[in-house]
Amino acid sequence: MTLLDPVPETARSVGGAYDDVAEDIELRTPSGSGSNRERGADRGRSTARGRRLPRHARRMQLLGAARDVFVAQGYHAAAMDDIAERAGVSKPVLYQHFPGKLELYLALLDQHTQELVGRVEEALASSHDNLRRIERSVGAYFDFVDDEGGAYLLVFESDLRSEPEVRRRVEQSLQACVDAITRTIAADTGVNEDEAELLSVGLCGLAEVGARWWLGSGGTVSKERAVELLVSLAWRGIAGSPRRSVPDSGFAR
Amino acid sequence: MTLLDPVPETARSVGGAYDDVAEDIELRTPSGSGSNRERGADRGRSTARGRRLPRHARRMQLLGAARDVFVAQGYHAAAMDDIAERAGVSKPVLYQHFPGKLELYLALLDQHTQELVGRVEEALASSHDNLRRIERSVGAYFDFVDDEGGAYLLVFESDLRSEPEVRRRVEQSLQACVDAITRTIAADTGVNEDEAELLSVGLCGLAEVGARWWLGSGGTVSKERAVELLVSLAWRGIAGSPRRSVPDSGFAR
DNA sequence: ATTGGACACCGATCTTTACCTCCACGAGGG
DNA sequence: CCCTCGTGGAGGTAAAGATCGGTGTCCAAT
Repeated sequence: MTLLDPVPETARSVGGAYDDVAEDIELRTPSGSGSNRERGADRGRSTARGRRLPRHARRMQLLGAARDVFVAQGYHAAAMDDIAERAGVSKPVLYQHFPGKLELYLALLDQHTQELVGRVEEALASSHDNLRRIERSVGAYFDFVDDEGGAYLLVFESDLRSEPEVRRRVEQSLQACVDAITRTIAADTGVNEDEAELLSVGLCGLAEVGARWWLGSGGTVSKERAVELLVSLAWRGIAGSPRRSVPDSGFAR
Repeated sequence: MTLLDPVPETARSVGGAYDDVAEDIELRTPSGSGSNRERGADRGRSTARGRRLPRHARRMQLLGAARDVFVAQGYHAAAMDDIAERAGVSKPVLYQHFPGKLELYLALLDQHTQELVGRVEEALASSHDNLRRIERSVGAYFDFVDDEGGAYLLVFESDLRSEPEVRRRVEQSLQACVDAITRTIAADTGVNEDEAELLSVGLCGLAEVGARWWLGSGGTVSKERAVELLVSLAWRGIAGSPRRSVPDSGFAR
């Protein structure tokens, strides 16, 4: 039950630093425990598994492996054995870097919520034109979702929302996006603070669900066109959508 | 770790039928296993637990208890013991009605996805005026989320999306809402099928995330006002939102 | 160059938790 | 009055999170 691509690991796995150190690791055959253990003989050839890594490099590599496994299987279905195996290390190593499964997950979650919020804030800061800002913000959601690794699943579809710390982080990431939009976009609408915030929430919801749906719809619509359509909806509304000529009377108000 | 309201059970728990049969059940003390077991003595007084119920009634009652526990704790944290205890029966009874935990969860999930889809379809069929339809559809999401019992969590925040059957049902419920809106609302916009669908997705996302956010925001905005604002966004767009008078020039395009 | 020490790693195991069934007991029909 | 069916508590089992003693390797100082 691998369920994962062979082992990307060549690509920048998580942070970008120290990543090149951990190439050419190799997964052992999953069932090869106890039967064909190499003893003495080709020990010292290091089986490509016993590569010693500096602490930080190992940590980064573990985070990458954990991301792959958590994304592919979800928190609960992912076993620490799977992550260790994916990383090409044994379980104790994992526990030398993270106190437990939850902490590992939280570290990962923090990474990716920050990435989303960062993208949105960047999009909002990239222009003074509000339509442009909307376009770029929705685009940020799409890019986030479309990013290699599928880490968006950790933020948008995390199981483990029963865990308060996870829930807090997920909700906080939405709230951060909402606040950013509220501050920069809705500042000049005539509604009060709470109501401007609600509009921003609507926008985030539109972007999030739209992006996820687009990703799962298998490329029948290009990303650019999808963003354009959603932005059109957000900007001009349904009433402003282009109507096809309706011969049989105005029924659409 | 009860984490649940004492035992609602008086309110219509799931289907409405047979529910009055199963009142006055009582939760046993959670840690009272093995210590203070009543033996022989007051047996026969039936402890209010041994109430025999017709099969269908029992099933409904079990579903109600399962809903409470799954909503309060999530799928993984919920134990079958908890559900049985909540329902005031023993575990074998549970397994006589459902083959396993998963099937129980799926039955519950089906109930509530159908409820959401039904509400939306009803909203769309309740008028011929498209603005009204939007209003009622967004309202349907809010009502669904605001409904007693918090069953929306099963649909919108289910852990266990790693289970294919669960994922399928959740995605299908969104898709059903999208299709319904696509058919009735977006039929007269000039975009093609796929693109109209994407607009509907945006609308669903706006409604879903908006409703969930509103629910968690603690009533700073009334439900009606929240719906009104989101509908305003969906119908007229951001550009159509009421502007406050901006003396310092048109910066907002 | 050698050697000592510290660090990193591994196989194997322990334990807990929670899903899912087996032996005794009490209420409704012939 | 007797039989059957449903109920109750105790247990088996399997998986997965967390850990221990032993081993190999890298670095630096003499």
